[in-house]
Amino acid sequence: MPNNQFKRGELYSVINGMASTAVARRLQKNFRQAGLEITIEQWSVLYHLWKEDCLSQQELCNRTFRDKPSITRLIDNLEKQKLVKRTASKEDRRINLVCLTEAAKALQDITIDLANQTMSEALVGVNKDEIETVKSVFQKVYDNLT
Amino acid sequence: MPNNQFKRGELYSVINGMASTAVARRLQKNFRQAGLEITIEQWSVLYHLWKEDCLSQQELCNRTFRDKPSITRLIDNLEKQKLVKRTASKEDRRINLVCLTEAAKALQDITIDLANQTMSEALVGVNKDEIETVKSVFQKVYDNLT
DNA sequence: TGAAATTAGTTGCATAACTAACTATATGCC
DNA sequence: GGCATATAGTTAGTTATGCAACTAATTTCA
Repeated sequence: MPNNQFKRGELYSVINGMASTAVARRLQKNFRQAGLEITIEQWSVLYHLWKEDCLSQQELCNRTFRDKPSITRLIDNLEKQKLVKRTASKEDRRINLVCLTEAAKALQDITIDLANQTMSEALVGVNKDEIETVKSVFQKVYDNLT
Repeated sequence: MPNNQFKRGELYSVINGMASTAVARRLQKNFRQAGLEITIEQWSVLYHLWKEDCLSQQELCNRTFRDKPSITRLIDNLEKQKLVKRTASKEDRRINLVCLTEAAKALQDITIDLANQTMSEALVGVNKDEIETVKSVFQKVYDNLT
């Protein structure tokens, strides 16, 4: 097997493994230490709703890169915690609009601050150009595979 | 909130989300299409055993960036499929050495080929320098957080 | 108009993740 | 030697993921 091919295989564990896991774990830990009872997956849904409220579940699938059953269950759990509410769309009765509650709106600033702090910790020694390269590579990877 | 800080928060979804998910999903799909019944998580354990056989569970934790309960259950499932076997270490009876079976050895070439193909698809339009940057950023992120 | 195809969302089943609490063995140290 | 501490691994409980199969509403088009 040619050497440069093997190196590509190795890249799998880099792209898929340690960094994303480490960041997610740290952010989750920071939420917990701040007394916030939400998971990072739930937070990623709230994050998109803070940017634009009352999205359909399908739209949340697109924006969070999750499949429909995952979103169904994340919304189930967020609804149990009274952070979002499903409302049937009047135009298309197949659609559930997922809207934030006041309780969820109160979480926005504190959790985004924690996310910013976490990313600052994570990115010590990484410069802007490198960050741009990572983003562009990941966008290319995503586009190549979907 | 200053603009550049907010952008760092956004990076979370880039580092954690779409690319790693897309690569993992594609590799899993390629395994399935080739009639291979293993998950990518199981494969990532086998991958390290192909590099060095008969590692302790703790050593597999370190190398795969997983915690102990995760490795316990991955090994449980790999053992059910008769791909690895636990053997108590003679030097330290707390330690389980996890060793490959012949069946697992037979999977090495085909699955590493599939991983290489998948990464080649994923990395179309990405050059070597960019790959090196991603690897170095991820190593820095991991080191910063652990 | 009405049957076929598409779209939105849910449910069941298997695997995997994290935390916390647990058992068993080994090591350190007085 | 013997008790405290550390290390290796397991178990229980909750959440999340992927796939396949499902229901319900909407759109397409003959």
